[in-house]
Amino acid sequence: MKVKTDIRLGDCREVLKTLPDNVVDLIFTSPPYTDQRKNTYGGIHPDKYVEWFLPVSTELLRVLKPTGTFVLNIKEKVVEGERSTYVLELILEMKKQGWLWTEEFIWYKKNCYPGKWPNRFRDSWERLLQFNKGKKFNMYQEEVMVPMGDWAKSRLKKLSDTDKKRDESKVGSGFGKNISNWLNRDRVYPTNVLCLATECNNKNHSAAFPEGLPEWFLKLFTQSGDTVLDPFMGSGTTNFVAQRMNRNSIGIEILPEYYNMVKAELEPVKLVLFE
Amino acid sequence: MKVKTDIRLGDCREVLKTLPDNVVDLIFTSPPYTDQRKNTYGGIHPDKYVEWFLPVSTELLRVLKPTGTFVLNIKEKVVEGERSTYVLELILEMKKQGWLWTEEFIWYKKNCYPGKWPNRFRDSWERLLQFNKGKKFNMYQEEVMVPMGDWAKSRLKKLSDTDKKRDESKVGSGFGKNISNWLNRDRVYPTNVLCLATECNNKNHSAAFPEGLPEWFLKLFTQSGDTVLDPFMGSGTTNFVAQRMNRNSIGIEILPEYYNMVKAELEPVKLVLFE
DNA sequence: GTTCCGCATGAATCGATAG
DNA sequence: ACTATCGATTCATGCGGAA
Repeated sequence: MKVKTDIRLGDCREVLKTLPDNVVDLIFTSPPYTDQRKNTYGGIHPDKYVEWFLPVSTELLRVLKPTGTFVLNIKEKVVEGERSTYVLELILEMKKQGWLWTEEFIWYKKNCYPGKWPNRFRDSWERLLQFNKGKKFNMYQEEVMVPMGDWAKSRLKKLSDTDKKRDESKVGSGFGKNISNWLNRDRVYPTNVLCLATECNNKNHSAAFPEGLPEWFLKLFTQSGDTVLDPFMGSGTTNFVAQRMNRNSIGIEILPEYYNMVKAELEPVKLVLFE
Repeated sequence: MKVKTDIRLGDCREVLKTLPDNVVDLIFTSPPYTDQRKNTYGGIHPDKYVEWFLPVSTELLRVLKPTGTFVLNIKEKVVEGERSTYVLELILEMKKQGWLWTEEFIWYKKNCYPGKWPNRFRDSWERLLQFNKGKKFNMYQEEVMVPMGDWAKSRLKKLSDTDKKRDESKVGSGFGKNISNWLNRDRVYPTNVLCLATECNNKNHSAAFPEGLPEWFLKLFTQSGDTVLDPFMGSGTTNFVAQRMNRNSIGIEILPEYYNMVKAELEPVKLVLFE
């Protein structure tokens, strides 16, 4: 099977307008947080964040299929000792746009940033907000079942690695079906808390989230041949995972630097496929 | 040391008015969720929840000391396939009342109820919203330090290995004081995610939360002799924990049934103290 | 080829210092 | 007074080199 990975350079508020209606099965993205990545993106002020994001979510609502899902990875910053409220306000405003706020998953980061302060502890979780266009959407729950029992708990850390290896062996060997059937016996449905470590130092560039994160949602909300969109592509994690999992994907990135890097890494893969 | 446990029967909106200003060090409570406990506070409709709660939080703001903390355990319900937004709205409204929204802790319930729905997984987390009156509040971080590694599990193997090594060297050298050094160094500050199993009901009534939950926040935000308040007492978990930890406490409950039960369980303790 | 130790490094936050 | 920059704090992870 051949999948298309469509990488585009530009501001997603403009580029999204060139996409047709109802073509995307899953949007998975992590937009720049407020005043974060100041040197790369503009560094949006907390007070302006909702206003800045709403034009994007309007377009996302348009390009998403009625059965599709939008997963938004975000976390509010601390400003003067207080949590900002722009994420809460964003949810309320997106509902006014027509989005349904179906669920809030928690990404529990075991290795969060260190530090000690007199008035708070380290922040070790982020939000994964699930939005939908309607009450009926595609969800393939069996794809993300996890091993159960104490055995699984003690090996919680290796979970994502195991999943990765399983995928690789599935693609490589062709015995995927048998393997997954056999594994299904001891497996149980997961909850809405995801336990994943951040990847600090994998390559020469650091991704905002580990591959396991988009991987999980791609399994859950898409099938082979479906189309995935990341309007804030960054280092392209979502798109690389999509390609590996045989999903078409679209990635939009405003910075030429990131765009070129992702472009360069995608080419070799294509070459291998054509050989 | 003798602590006072003050249990009152009535609607907290009325009873709270009888308390003086600035007398409470910590408020820890889990209010009735919407359409929960229908016969008590009337089963508040999601649309009316904020409106219903705001008079309570006004009084709470008044009775709390300037250095005190309010921890609100809450989780929004699913209504017609969508998460309700009353918690988000409540945070925004409480800020208008003068509360600071300092932090949001996550209670990660590892053994939540089994279950499966076509469009969502089990809900295994709840919010623990921290509100304060000012930027300076009491926090005793050392009281809740945890063993190095994960909250409870996963690192056990490595810890025990280290433990063995330390034990051997300790026996060999005879330097006992190294132990305390090592203990201090191997205890780290926790994060804002609390991993606690729900309690499987050791009595004839089920508590909304396990004792470990108020215990953690009592350690963190109060000292011996301080005063704790739970305006929605229920089965009295907060107050029992407070008494055990030598904190004064006030509990308010609208249902005579719960009130009498807690009252009955508190009496024997007093008797023991007087003997 | 395993296992183990040492080291760099994060979507952080606070408080002090500087313009 | 108000904003901008910088140093200090701190721990899970994965990598490279060593035993």
